[in-house]
Amino acid sequence: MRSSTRPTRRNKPIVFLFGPTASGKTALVERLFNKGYQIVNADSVQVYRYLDVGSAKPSHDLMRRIPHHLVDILDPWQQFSVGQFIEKADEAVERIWDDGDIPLVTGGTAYYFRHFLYGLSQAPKVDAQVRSRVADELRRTGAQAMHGKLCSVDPVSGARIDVHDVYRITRALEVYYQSGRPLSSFTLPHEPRLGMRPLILEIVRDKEQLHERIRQRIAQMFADGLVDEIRSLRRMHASLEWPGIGGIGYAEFFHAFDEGCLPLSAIAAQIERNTKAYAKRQMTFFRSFSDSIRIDADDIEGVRTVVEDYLSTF
RNA sequence: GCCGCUUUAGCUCAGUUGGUAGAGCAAAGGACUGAAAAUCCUUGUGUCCCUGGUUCGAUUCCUGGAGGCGGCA
Repeated sequence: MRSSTRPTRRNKPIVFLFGPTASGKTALVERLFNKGYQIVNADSVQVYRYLDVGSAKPSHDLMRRIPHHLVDILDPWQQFSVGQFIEKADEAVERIWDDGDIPLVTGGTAYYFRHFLYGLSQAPKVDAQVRSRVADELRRTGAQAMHGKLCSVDPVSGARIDVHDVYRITRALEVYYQSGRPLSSFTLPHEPRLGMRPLILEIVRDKEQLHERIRQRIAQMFADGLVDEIRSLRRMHASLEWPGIGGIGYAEFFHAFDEGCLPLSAIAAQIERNTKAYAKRQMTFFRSFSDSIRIDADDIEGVRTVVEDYLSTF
């Protein structure tokens, strides 16, 4: 087994850098982590090829100067998941240590951080057959009935998951059909995997400032050719069915096409709203990380000091 | 200038056969067990444009006025 031969991570430095969209992670990377570090991308959209402008992917220039892992590894119609993220991030991290560098895990997907650090539950992977069976059942009987069913086979999950949360009801039932066990019987680990001892940095910014940066970023995306990117995606027959197209900055366009096109200004306004709401969710999620160090986005020296202190413990 | 429509939550609009009002979006907070830029939960006092009248009581009916939109001139 691979995991048994893998060395413990207790004595290897690894830095997590989290911040909501547009908080300035990339700028920090350029300023502070440009030598001796390699980036492990923890952003669920930047893993996709062709989604460059709308996902605010790092520039080619930056990626040439600092090695990036888990960027452009999938086509936008391919499904990705936390499980795959952990697997690939583990490989990348090992390679980076082998190079004698320090891995810097950074991106906006808090869910990936959480599970990369603590690991997944033992719940099984669900195969395509089971998934389509559950999808069919949902279509036939509706969310209410599915929730009722969940309550009878897995009362704990049934109580925890709201009737309207189709996404989670589906997953919980899939696990039940796949394994014959309730999802809630698989417990979630709460200790860092493999004795990992990361430095977890969360960069913070006050809301006004963040919102202003979001506005600027979206204007910049349009200036950088977001519309052209959408056009070429349409030429590839992209649609909302593609996992990558669910991302903010893409989905809005494809919804607009379905509704017979909205003016660009309306689409831009939607992107702005959705981005702000997303940033808020990111911050809420990340607040639940107990051992993170929160530090002001502009406090470069503060970050430098924290990192040096951390590295000196190895 | 005349005629019609319109003015209700930050925005778009419901509604009250007269008993001071509610949706969506936004906003604020929260959740998060292999799709997570996803998915979901909680939170709604606002001179119901102003004025006068009718009425026990008007945002709702009537008078007058103001703003907006459309048509005719």
